[in-house]
Amino acid sequence: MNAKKVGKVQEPNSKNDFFDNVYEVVRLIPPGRVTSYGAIAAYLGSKRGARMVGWAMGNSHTQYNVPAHRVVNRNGLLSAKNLFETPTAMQERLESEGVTVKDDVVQNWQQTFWDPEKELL
DNA sequence: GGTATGACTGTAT
DNA sequence: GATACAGCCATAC
Repeated sequence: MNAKKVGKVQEPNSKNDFFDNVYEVVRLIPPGRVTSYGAIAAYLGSKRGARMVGWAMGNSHTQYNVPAHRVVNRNGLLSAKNLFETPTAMQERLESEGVTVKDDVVQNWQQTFWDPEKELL
């Protein structure tokens, strides 16, 4: 498959199992596309692990060079915008990539939605 | 080891 | 159709 190791971190290798998978998938998200936590979690095998996906990102947020701005909730809402450098950084970044965001919600969500199980698989 | 919290999701009211 | 509650998995205290 694709390059599994993109850049090890100083974190222990125990919990990195799930985390690394999340980061990898997020990094594989093409520009102008976004995905949901549930999609990533489901791709990892834990559909109910959506929280862990978000938590994993929140734990590292931009520290791992991961485009977290491409990851939104199931409604296409920029739930993480508040955790970014600035509450508008996420939206600005998405729009910069060609994603239309309005009222902190991704427009054309169905079209902008990127499913790792379909696109990446 | 148990309790509380969390960038979520789905079902129920 | 919108709001409320419960479930799931992992980390932190």
